[in-house]
Amino acid sequence: MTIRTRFAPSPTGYLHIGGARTALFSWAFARKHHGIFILRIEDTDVQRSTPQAVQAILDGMAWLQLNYDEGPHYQMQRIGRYKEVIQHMLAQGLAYHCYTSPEELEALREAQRTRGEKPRYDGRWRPEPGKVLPGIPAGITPVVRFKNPAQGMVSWKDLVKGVVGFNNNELDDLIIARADGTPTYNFCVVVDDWDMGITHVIRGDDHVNNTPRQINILKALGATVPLYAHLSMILGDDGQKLSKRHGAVSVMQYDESGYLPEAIINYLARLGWSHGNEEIFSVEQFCTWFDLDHITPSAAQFNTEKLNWLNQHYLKHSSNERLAALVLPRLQARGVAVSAEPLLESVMGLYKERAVTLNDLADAAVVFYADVQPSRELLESQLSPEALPAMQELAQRLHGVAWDAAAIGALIKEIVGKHGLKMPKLAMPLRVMLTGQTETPSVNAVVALFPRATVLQRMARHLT
RNA sequence: GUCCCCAUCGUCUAGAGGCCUAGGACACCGCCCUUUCACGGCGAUAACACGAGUUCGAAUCUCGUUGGGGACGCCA
Repeated sequence: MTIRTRFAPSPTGYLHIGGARTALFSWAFARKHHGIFILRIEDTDVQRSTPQAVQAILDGMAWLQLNYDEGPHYQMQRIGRYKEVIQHMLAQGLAYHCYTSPEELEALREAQRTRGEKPRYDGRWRPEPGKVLPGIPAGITPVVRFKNPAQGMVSWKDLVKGVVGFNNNELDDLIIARADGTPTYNFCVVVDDWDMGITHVIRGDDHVNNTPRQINILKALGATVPLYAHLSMILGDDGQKLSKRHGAVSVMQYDESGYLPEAIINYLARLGWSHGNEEIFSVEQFCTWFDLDHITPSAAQFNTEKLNWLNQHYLKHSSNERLAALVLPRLQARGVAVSAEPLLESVMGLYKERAVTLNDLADAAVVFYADVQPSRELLESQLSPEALPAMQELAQRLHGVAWDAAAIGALIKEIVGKHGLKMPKLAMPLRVMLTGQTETPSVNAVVALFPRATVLQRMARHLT
């Protein structure tokens, strides 16, 4: 049997980190088993769904390269099918009309809450043998409710949490079609998972309570019940629930912040799932290793430090060409025009070992393409009077030296020795004159990266 | 309130009764390397929530307690 999984976001916002992990796990599971991964947009909440949000989700998945084999399916385009099933259920006595108004419902719930009970529909319109239903009130269009089994229990073997069971008497008759005729979430999911032949529903923890209801509807319809795997939630860096204020940012925010998609994938893969002691692995590796057995049932806290470590690792192992291509637009966004000299690739090569994000790389590259002037205080603090003659000699002799890091390094060493100075005495002020910074790669490599004329010019203006 | 779920170092986790005086990774701390800052190398600190039980033996199984989370919509 072909494994079929799906990712079913509602387009009411961007693709956040938790959704991305759910998508990743569903995707990886399908890939692992050479199955089919389906994208389904659950847009039945017309009020809150937007085309922009759909696009944001598509963008996020594209960035992470979570490609889908089918879809995107849009639930709003399947309304006809849902209505057909609802009619069928009404005809079969699996569902019924309910004329209770929203106000009455609210009053009912309020009363139940004050009595310390679980708020739920009391079944007043539920038809039972021998039961006399209330008279149909005028001016009220009814909703359709599913006739949930009154006795027994529903349980399933959750692939992450183990056996989970609910007593049917805990479940009330949920609304499957609103007064305006549009179907509701729990019902659409059921019809879709059924129609699309979903074998494994991999989704967030917050759906555990929906699962027994969905199983009951599936059973009433005579459909095969899929297997369920409920992923626990991801907490913010501070251990709090992800929200707009901390961490629930769009995955595209990580792109903007300079993270590589493979770092995000690797990090997310490792959050709530493990393969022994493996920490760093490729997407391909992940797809062959991934299984549902090693998913942690408990919630996981997001840790930016570890993400940073992974991103740094992937940066270090990226080609200079790729990094240059990714950094170029970031430099342009900073208003920096990248010239041919030095080659951006070369700058990447020198700096990629020490950068955490692409933005760090862009920041580092700026000094090679835009003029920088160290503050007077900074330069004075680094350039001591006894180093001045050495610096002047260096400026002179830089005219004739072979322009590579080794030759420049040798020259600096020679001058330092000749003047009886310690290396930092010359290296530090030189750094500052060229880059305006005290923290750079080896100074000879930095010098060699600049065009000779730029070095001479930046030194000269401080040595007159 | 009711129902459901969860519980190993600060964090992510390994662990499916003896391999555990609990392993790895990030972070932190120390040392080495060093031309600054990084990188890298080496090392240290650090955890089975608590209480009963089952068993020759429990981080692993059972029950309870405590703590945390989720769900209770004509939202998804």
